[in-house]
Amino acid sequence: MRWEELDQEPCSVARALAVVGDRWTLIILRDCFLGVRRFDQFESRLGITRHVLTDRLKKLVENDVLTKVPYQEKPLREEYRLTEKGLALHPVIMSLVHWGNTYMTDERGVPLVHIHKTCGHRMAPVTTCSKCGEEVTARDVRVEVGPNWGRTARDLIPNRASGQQTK
Amino acid sequence: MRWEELDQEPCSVARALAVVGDRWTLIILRDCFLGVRRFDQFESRLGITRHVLTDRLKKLVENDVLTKVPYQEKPLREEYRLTEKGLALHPVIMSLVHWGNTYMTDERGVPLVHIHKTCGHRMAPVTTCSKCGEEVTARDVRVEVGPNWGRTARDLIPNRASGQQTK
DNA sequence: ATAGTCAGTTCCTTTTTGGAACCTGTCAAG
DNA sequence: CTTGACAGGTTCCAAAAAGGAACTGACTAT
Repeated sequence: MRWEELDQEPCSVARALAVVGDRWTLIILRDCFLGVRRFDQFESRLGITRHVLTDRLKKLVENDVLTKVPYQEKPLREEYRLTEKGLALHPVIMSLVHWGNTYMTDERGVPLVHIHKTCGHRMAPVTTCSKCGEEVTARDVRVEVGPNWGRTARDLIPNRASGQQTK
Repeated sequence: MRWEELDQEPCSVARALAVVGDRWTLIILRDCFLGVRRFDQFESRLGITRHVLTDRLKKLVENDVLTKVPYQEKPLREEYRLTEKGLALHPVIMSLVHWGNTYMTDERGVPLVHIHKTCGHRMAPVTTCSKCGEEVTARDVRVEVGPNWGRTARDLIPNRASGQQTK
């Protein structure tokens, strides 16, 4: 499989990564969530080459993660803003931050902290079950093939003949 | 900035992405969470080139996301298993799946579903606040510079002089 | 008239992938 | 005891992507 075919894979991770899975895209989105909107702001904060930045922003717009909205005419200048689809990536960024905070900090500690506006406290994201509301970890979930995928894609899940689970 | 310097950035997203942020790593990890452990299984399921697979697995081991454990000697064969650090990436994968399920499915619907073992239901991951337990969305969080980063890194957060937020 | 800003393009070099073939150690069959 | 298979790589080369720097175009400010 080559990278460009990834969005046709019968797997939501693969399809999501077809959009946000390259080296720079999620860092660009991190900056979007911090309020960055303009080409030159991205460039100077990220140290990314203009060429790559142009390309990534274009792809994010094509995939409806960002939109271009004009903030002046004469000359026309547009800024990039998160769409609802883009905002929906927030949990992904939050979990990455949390993982980085937990496992990758140096002696100076956590660079940025999240404050929950509603309750006013410093917070960490906790992943919970939409049904019962309890916290969910890797060991608490099982994966099944979706209802319409019966025989076409049983091999989405590797066989577990050898008996063990992700442990 | 070039890619290899990313792990020194004062940002947990950047540091996390220095480990898992390339085109293939998160897909490899998806398979790990599904129970895949061996080189040739990864290769045939992913269609990745052996060269890249070797490299990514090695980096994941170096970063303590996976460990190699022998499953036979003569000849020595090892399989790759998630460490605790690796298991801690589960929320990232879950959120990606959820986002892909929400925005990237085709007419056949969701390929894989998560079942919460504890309550037995099909579930979606919900991100909540570790302090108050309520659901958290992009609009509910504010970011602040960490306690030890005062003046060295105020520019971690772009100035919001122009007034608006990620909206 | 000169300099500066923003959002790109163009051109060229260096890295990273993709693809296929080859290597190494061990067993198993004929 | 030669041939094949298997697992897990490594080597080689061409193609694609990224890095770096300079250039463009439509303005605006001095």
